[in-house]
Amino acid sequence: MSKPRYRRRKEDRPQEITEAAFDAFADKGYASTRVEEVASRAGVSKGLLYLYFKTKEELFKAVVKNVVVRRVDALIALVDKTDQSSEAFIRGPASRFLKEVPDSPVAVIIRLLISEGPRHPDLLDYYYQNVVSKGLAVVQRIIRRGIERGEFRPSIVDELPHLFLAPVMMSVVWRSLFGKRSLDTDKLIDTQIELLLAHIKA
Amino acid sequence: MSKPRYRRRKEDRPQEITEAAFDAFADKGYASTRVEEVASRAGVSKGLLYLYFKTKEELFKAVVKNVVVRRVDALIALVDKTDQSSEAFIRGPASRFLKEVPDSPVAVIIRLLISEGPRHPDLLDYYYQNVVSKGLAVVQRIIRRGIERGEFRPSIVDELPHLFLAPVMMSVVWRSLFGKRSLDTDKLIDTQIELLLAHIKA
DNA sequence: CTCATTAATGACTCGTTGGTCAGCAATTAT
DNA sequence: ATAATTGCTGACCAACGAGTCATTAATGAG
Repeated sequence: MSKPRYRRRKEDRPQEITEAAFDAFADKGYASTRVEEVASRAGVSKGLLYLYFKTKEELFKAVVKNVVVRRVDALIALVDKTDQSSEAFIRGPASRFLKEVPDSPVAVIIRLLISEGPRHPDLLDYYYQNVVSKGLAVVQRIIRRGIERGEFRPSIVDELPHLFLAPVMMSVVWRSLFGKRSLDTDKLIDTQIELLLAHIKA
Repeated sequence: MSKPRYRRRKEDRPQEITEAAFDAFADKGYASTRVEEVASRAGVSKGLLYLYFKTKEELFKAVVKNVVVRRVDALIALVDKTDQSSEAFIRGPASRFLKEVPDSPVAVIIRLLISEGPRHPDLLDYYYQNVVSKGLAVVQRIIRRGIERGEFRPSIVDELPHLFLAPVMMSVVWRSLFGKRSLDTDKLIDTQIELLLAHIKA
């Protein structure tokens, strides 16, 4: 009547390992995280981990791909579903979404990409295709819709959707370096949005 | 008449090693750079390097401290010396200064700090004290001078000098990830400056 | 129950790298 | 010249961590 020392759970392992890896990478960064550490957090042996992921690098890629895709797609869905005015949408759901980023898993991924990206060009390509360009496109789309509806006037801003993301980026970096001290990231993002709206409103 | 195999140059070594380390870290990041590699780039043996720097970590700190201090002080000096109007100064020297950052050594340091900073809290403190807070203060100073002179009106912007730095930050990160593709960083920074000026002009 | 299958373990290897040190050779002093 | 000093070298070591594999035991089939 001894308890089994482990359960066979082929289906769940990859996801669990991926999540453990995310946590570990978030704490220590990619290079400084030992595979053993990931395995231990996932409650499995190192050997098993290597059954599901051929190398540490592949694990890294799996983590990145795993976390981000949902989020962007969520925002896109949001945009398509809404019937608010563009301005209301930007001030409401879009603003909330952006303000969440610095505390979300996305922030961790961004940090990981900055650190390790240059050594993983194919990963950067993937990320650019599936996250960055989609993200920029969706911002642009909101603005253009506003223009078509006569809410906004054409301006340089709709060629530079990056302007909406800059304070978010800054917040992510700031938080990762200095924690919450001396920068109210919500205020930064809000102010930038107000600035941009003031500039593009018809 | 054999050439000496090496020259004794106690004075110059630290600087040379520090510069070699900067280059190496810029290429490979901190964790992935071997001490041997740094020594080789500096044209010395690994043993010598350890004569001047007790550990790899200390070398890292020396690099960071070495590069950045000059720059910020340069900007501060610039501000104090000028007799231009605040607006002209922002559009001119300040703008040029900001646009240089993404291609400058500072960008490298920022990337290094994002990657390794969380494991070097004392370094982050140093950096915050000597670079970040000084940088923010100098931006704020320009704005306040403008207000005193009646060029600008008081606004939220002078509590958030970060707004001037956000597009710079974004450019640094973007460049380090995606190179020059699909983002004109000069334009991004210029546009943000115009936006801010339009908002604060009296 | 018994056997075949395979998920899972954990001890092992081996390349890598931060850090050391005994000795050497470039200077400087005498 | 010769000796004393010390900047510098390069071989070395110990730790560490990625990746392997022979073995074990949970599970499902007959």
